[in-house]
Amino acid sequence: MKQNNQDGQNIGAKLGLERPPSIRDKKRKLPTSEEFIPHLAFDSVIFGFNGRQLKILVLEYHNTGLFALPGGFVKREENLYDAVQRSLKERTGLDNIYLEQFHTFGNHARSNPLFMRRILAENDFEVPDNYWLFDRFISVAHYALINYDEVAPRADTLSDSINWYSIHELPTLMMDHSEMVKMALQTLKRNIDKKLIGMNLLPPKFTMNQLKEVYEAILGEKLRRTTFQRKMLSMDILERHEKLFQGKAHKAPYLYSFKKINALSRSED
Amino acid sequence: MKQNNQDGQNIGAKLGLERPPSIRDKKRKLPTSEEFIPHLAFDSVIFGFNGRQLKILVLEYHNTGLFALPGGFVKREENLYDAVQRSLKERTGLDNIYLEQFHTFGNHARSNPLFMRRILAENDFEVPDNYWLFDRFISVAHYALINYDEVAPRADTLSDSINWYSIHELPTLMMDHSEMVKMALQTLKRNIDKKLIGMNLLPPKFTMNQLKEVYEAILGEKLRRTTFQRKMLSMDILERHEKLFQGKAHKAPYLYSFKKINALSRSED
DNA sequence: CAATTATTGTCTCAAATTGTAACAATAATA
DNA sequence: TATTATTGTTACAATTTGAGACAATAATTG
Repeated sequence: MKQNNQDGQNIGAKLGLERPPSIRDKKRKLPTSEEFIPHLAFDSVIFGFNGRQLKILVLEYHNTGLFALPGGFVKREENLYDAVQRSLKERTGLDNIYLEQFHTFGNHARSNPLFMRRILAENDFEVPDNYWLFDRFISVAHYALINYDEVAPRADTLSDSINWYSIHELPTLMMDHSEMVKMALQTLKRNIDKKLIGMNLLPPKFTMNQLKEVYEAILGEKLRRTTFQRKMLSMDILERHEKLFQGKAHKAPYLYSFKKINALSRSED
Repeated sequence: MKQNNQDGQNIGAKLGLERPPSIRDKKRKLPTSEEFIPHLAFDSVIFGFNGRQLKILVLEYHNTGLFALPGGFVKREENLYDAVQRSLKERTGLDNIYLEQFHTFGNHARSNPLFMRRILAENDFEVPDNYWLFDRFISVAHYALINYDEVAPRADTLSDSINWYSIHELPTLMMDHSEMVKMALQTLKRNIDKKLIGMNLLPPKFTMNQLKEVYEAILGEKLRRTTFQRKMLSMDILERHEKLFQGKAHKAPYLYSFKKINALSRSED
């Protein structure tokens, strides 16, 4: 696992720019403070489950060795929630991602213009000394749950890569992003029984064992098979479908799906 | 209970100004966008328990019939958490209030400059047409828990009054402040077993029955006396003190306090 | 094609937790 | 001194959860 222990600032994803034909093209344009609300950012902890481990998407910035969460800025007339969805679509290609805000990071000390300057410099951007991204920012942190198999993550202008990392093998993230991941996980654990989290991390049909493995990955502990099954079935949220024949020398498990709940819409705020 | 159903915008508390000698003094100065971070506000749902009901502090703005939550703005170099504490001290006189952020309201539609203009006009303020408080604001909503008996709430420049209202008899609050109260209560309910909420709403020593009444007020339902007592005692968080002789013709209850937990500090973010 | 293997779904019983009521203790009053 | 209202605790029932047993069953093996 790659590691780094330097500091910097999450830019590429926040700019909301797509990767240009040439990474060295100096004509790319930066966002302006007229388009975006100053001092306000968001960051996303995007969770996926690969069948065994809980993973999150992490960006690596070009030439800096800096790792960061995907994030972005809110347009002047855009809802916060819509801004995060827009950014998630840019990184994952997916619409209508399950999304929940969990904390707003508002310490003054979290902002440091030196990191931002370095990233822009390494990417050959030239900006005025009072460029708005050098100001203090507060960040509304969100977590998102997506189906690992459906996604082809895309890096942004300033990033060399965007990749899945196991939550137990993360590189050192810059600024307060490690704390964000920690708090996102805590929130996920607290919500696991209330919010049908499995629904968003699994394909539409899944076995009881797959569901149990999602719970185990989030809670970080083994669960008892029989107790888990009894509990899930008694909640009356699952629909049983045909069996899944895996070609294994034993009884085939049933496939389940989550029942459609009435109006699970996200109007937001 | 006074009611109103108009809209407006929370200003007085946000200005962080103290009530001047004359409410009609036209020389009061307004905050500038140089001092505060633009587009960023906070609002506080301040809970107290009067022995029977859960109550919150609500401001009424001068000459407008508008009711709002206390709120404010963050100074350029101030931590978000410190800004909220500063505002809480101005309204309650108390330091070091138990405080928790629960949601950031970021919809574009929540901001409407007309309400702000009206409140300033009714208070005889004259400001330029592009005054920064007419811009869009996002608000980081917090809830605070205080000891009802210790507080002498103080209104601000633009408010006629600040008063306790039972959560079941609230006036119509402007903007999205009713939604904030609703969400604060939901969060309080979810946290009641994890965060020792009673500690902050009661005096240092209290009877088991008082503690039970706090729980009942928050949860909105009656609890069984014996089960509640058994549960609280088994948690090993209470210290038993002398009896409280109330002069009533029956056995006197013990007084309890919460045990000191190691390092319950609030560094924040 | 019968025996074997590994896993699944369900059931049973034990253990722990919670619900409900009973009861003795007791502070003030009649 | 008896009465009243509430408290603290205990006892037992009901419910939930823990832990294991067991039959069912796909595929493989001999």
